[in-house]
Amino acid sequence: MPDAEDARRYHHGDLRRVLLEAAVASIRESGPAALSLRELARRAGVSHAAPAHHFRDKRGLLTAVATEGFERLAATLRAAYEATNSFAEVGVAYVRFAVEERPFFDVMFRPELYDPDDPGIAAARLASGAMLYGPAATVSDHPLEAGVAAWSLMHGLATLGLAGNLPPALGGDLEAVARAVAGHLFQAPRQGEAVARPPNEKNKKKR
Amino acid sequence: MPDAEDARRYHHGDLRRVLLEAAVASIRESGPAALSLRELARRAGVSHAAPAHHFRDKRGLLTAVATEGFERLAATLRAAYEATNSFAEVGVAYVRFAVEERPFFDVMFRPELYDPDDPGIAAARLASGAMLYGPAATVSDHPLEAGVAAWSLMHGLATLGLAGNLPPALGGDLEAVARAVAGHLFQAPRQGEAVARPPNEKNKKKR
DNA sequence: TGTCGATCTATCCAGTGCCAAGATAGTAGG
DNA sequence: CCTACTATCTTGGCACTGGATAGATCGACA
Repeated sequence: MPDAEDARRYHHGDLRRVLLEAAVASIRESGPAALSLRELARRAGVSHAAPAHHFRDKRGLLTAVATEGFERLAATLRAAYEATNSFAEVGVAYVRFAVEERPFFDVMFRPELYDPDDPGIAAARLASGAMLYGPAATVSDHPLEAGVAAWSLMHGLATLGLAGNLPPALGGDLEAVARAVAGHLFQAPRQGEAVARPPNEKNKKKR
Repeated sequence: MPDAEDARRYHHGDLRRVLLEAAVASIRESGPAALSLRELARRAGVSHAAPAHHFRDKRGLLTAVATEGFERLAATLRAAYEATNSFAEVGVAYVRFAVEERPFFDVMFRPELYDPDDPGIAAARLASGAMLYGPAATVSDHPLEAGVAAWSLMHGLATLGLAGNLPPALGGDLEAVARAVAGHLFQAPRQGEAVARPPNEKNKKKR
């Protein structure tokens, strides 16, 4: 009995997969707003109406992208927590995900781009949520609030950084900044040294 | 002073202002992606090519929106700091701005929508930045890092909240959540015993 | 009064998403 | 084998968009 995915290859091969990958590539290059179904079809060498058969419409395509994104994020966070057992490192992994898997990240948190009520998305989303709020219980007796705080911090850092809104003095390594900034949560940094700084940071402000 | 009936005159009078306000209204209703120059022109009762004369193109219009947004944000933050002298309250004001002036907020931090190198924007942006990093010096001896941390926290909270990504258990009052969450940065502010929680928060002792 | 620049209009073009109808290719059943 | 059947894909069309160009109109000023 043929695999469910394999059943998809009739004429083209695996159009659905190809389109998805092309979509991610296009988003990586020019963002979700510039995505064009017809352009994707051209890249894949099919007619402009072919994609509509696999994804109902543009929303459908982006819904698929977001779903895969949430699945990948959940896996990434889980792996980070299991490897380090550190709540802070989960946050760092979140930022790294945003940078490396930017096309997914750019779609996932803009529900107006896709269908947030899609059943597939709800599940994937929940899995991510669990990895965000679960470890929070280890650092605070208000896990919900602590989770939201940590999530907000890392999410804000990632979005500001990706959009180029952070001061250049921080250096380009978002992950390092994330690690430094994470130290400010739930405990005041020991004044003095304590917090890691970008290595080439030269301008000590002396304040 | 021009009468409302005069909107049909050949020379509209203050088309630029009218278009800007219509744009903000449209973004408030359906987001920046759905904004249509032609729709704006229709609302203003002019031809679809008229807007191009005041704003070069769509980017130009959104650049103007972002500029006004940064100016408003700077004023808001400054007012908050002067009124309370509290770094945390600046953060709360940031979140309130995001909620109340959402159309601006939705454009300001998406540089791909406008022209980030516009000279007008650079100035307005700088003014906002000063209000973000200045007060940070009062709570940490690493003002840049502290500023980024606080900014990230509040920005993340605002974007997650606006996009509907926060757990419903927090209640709908983003400003209250902001105040609660701010307590997790740099130690809780001295005035608070414990962290302020949304007033109707019922689930005490959940675990 | 006549000129001139700023403002607005009338057309046109390329591109988009989506829809409907038809063509094609694999699969299953007689 | 050959005929339905269905998923896949193509063709063509519609309404809309942003942008460019050329012309019309207005207001101000010499």
